[in-house]
Amino acid sequence: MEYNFQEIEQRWQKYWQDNNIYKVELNPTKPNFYVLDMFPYPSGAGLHVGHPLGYIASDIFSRYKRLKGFNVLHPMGYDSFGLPAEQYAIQTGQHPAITTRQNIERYREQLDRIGFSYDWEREIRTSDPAYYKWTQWAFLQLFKHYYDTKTQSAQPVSKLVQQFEHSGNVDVSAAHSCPETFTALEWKQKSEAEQQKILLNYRLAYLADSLVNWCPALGTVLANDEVVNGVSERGGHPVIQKEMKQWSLRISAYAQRLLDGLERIDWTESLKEIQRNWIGRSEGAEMNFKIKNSSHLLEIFTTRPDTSWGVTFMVMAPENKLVAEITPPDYQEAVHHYITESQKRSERERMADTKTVSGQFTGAYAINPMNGNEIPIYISDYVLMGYGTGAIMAVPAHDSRDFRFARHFNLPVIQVVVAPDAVASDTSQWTDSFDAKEGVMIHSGFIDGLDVKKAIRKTIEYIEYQGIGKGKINFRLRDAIFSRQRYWGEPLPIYFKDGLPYPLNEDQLPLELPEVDKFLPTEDGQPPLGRAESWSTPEGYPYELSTMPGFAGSSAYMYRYMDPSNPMELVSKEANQYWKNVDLYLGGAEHATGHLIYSRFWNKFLFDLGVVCEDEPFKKLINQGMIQGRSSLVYRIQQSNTFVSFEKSSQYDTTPIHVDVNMVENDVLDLEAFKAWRPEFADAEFILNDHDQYKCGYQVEKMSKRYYNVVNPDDIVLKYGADTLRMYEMFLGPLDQSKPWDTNGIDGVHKFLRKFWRLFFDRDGNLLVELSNPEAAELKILHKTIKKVNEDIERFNFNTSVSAFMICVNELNELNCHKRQILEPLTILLSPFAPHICEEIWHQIGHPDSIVTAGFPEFDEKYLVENSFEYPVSFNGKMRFKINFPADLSSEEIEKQILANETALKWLEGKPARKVVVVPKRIINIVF
RNA sequence: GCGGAUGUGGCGUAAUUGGUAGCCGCGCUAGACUUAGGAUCUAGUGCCUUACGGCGUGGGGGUUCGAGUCCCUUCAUCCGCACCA
Repeated sequence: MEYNFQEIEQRWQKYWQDNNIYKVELNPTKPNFYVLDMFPYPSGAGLHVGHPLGYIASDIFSRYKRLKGFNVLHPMGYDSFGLPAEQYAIQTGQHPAITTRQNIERYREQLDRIGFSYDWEREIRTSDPAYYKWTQWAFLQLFKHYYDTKTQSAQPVSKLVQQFEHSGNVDVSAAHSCPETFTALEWKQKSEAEQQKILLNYRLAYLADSLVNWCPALGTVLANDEVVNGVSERGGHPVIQKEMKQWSLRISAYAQRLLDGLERIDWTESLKEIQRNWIGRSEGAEMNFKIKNSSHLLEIFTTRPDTSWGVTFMVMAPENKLVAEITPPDYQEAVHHYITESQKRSERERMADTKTVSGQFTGAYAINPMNGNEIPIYISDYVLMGYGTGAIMAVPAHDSRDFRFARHFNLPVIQVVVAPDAVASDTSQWTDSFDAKEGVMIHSGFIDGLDVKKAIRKTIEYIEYQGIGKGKINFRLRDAIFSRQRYWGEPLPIYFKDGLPYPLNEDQLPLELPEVDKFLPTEDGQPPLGRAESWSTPEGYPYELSTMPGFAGSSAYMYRYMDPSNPMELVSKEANQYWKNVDLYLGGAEHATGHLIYSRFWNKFLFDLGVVCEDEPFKKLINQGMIQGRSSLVYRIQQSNTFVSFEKSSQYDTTPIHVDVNMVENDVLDLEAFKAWRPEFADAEFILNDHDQYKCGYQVEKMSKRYYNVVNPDDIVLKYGADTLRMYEMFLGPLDQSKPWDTNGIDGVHKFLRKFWRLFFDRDGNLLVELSNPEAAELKILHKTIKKVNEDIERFNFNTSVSAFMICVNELNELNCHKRQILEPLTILLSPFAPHICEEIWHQIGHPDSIVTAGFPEFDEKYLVENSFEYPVSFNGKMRFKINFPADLSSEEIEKQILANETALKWLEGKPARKVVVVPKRIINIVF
């Protein structure tokens, strides 16, 4: 009986399901481990062969941990709200809930066929009201809390109100955007509406006018991480800057903690670096410049207060509201013109064009507080409203952008820093600025002669003493825009009374998504929810019309898996105390600045509330690499329907054309299939190679429908089986690297499984396994493999374990070994990789229970002890021959013997050995 | 421009972390068996050379008895970020 993978895999998948083999429960008697995959968005295209890569790796690790005696939580679910389903709904009228459900069913079928050990009873879907109840709940908590900068934690807004009532807001330590200060008395005299407005400036979820990324094509605002190179991440539509009233999350309050937390988690350095850059901490000072003939102050942020003496002009962002106030009448028109021009430019244009210098003098002058000089104030695109204060002091001598600007507008350049051991030079001769991170101050009053670091410190002391400004840490991380003018997302649990937002009561959750007639904005431009009938509270107050963004549902899902059907809490204390947080998280690096920042923020907030017990959600994170497509190409001779084989293609003038990889095997094209593929190829003619075959060329690129290089795991499972697919995906190369998928290589892995099978069964299906005691050589093979595989799994080097298994089976085959004492542990060892075949064998050799209940084989060093070692003998570093010496022979003795050795003498060509290096059990090197 | 990663046979890759470069597999070559198959088995396969031997881990330089691995420099590819003050 040959290895019948189809029958075997179906049987055991059914057995696992029928017997609830992968069900997980709290079990305080066992150590626990939580392995999580980034859950997928169920797209209409289904899974391709690249998607399961991480799932297979995490499944192997889960099964391994289970064999090692851990209680392993390994769940799966769906990130099922999102734009594609809604775009599809707009086109077809099909409700996104229906498409989503169909897509999920398809995903589930595909996943089931690969033999994962998920506990499906814990499945979650972010679009399920029972789930998004907790997303809404968390939002309400964000609404009801503010960030206390003294305790560095979220605190109830009620506490803030108490402080306001007691002493106003002057001494309050809170992250806020409140423009005004007030006393306790003033607070109490404010109306309810006024008080609510002020509180919005403190809440962690707040509604405010802010400059947002508006995507007209999608009809919604987007968060910073959803905009890539000035276009929307989904769909690539243009994005413009617009001021709108939007919900935001005050993630900026957590910037420092998000940065600090990175030190304590086991993520790749590159991923942490991306997050550090995204958070963008910079130390410096905020300074106020007086404006000539005006009561306004121009506030700027700088990391280099030491260069204040070199400031020769000021630049404000065109969007800066202060511009209008300080511009004298005769400049109003020019300024206004520049502002409208820059508004017309999309974000993308502004980014693409960083070379051209543009700007406009406002006619106003600031006073340099250091030397009293009057300096002109400009507006320019190169200063961003979104960073710092939207205004800068320009130091052209030491900043390349300021320098270009100064040259363009003929503004003075004053050098205030010289490189160590250098002297000041004539700045009019400079072709670029001197961006001096270190050096010595000149022309700078009382900090002259100090080095940059000291000068910065001294200047900050001075400006604080003078009341000009203060030391400040600035972050690039912006608050996250939290509303989307879309249908297929979580409704925000907010209603409006007199135009002010109020939270729903928690017992009114979930606020379910209403039915609408069309998934489009209303005629007057309201979001799709504006179409819903009676979208208001029972009292008639209208609900918020926006829904939540994609990252909302994925921000706390890791906790819901711990206690997925709890109707009372997001997660029970008991379940959370047991599982704590995710031990191992697997997914793509594309979530570095989105999901992985938001969920860390969300987690820290829940931690502050005492809802969860860990401050970081994902202890260890691994990014799997992308699986690329390997496209096949045929070469059509220009102006003809003749195709020439790859080998001869250079002799002709050809056009390469992508062909479906499913018609190609080992780069050889199936000509009949090709002719049948498209009508225009029906009468195609071919120039074949010397073997009478048509050989295709290939190209590695993204796996995508348009390149006809998509490989569906279902096809692989059908042809080779899930165990082969699992092992081949691992065999392809290191988990974290991108690599092309080439179905051809899969034979080797499939052959391996058949060889493994044949260690147990003869051709007629009789069990060959016998009970005699194993030889030393057999035990050595087994234990070598146990050691290697164990170490590899711990380091996530699954590709090398597959090799180790192949070597092991090859060697046992050579020894004709069918001994149970060898094969049974080997089966357990292999079962995380190839669970179906191992489960089958496990039962065939007489075990009534599933192999997942077995224990991981123990490695014993004693079987690997060698009593001799074959030394490679090198001469001047070149290996020439090998020689056996007892393993415990001393270096001195080896040296003596090797110098007397005939072969060695031959290589010495009669010359004396100048030096002999002997590294025990490694190498002998003779220098002459 | 800044930051990160990666460069090893025709291809995917391996190398106990400074100690035999090319393990395992694909592909290829030759052969065996055969109920002719996209099955199985055997042998070979980094490059150059008839051979002796030489050359080889993107290039150049260095440290070392010894470098794919460490240092300097340079090139190429990929991925982030990008007027961040």
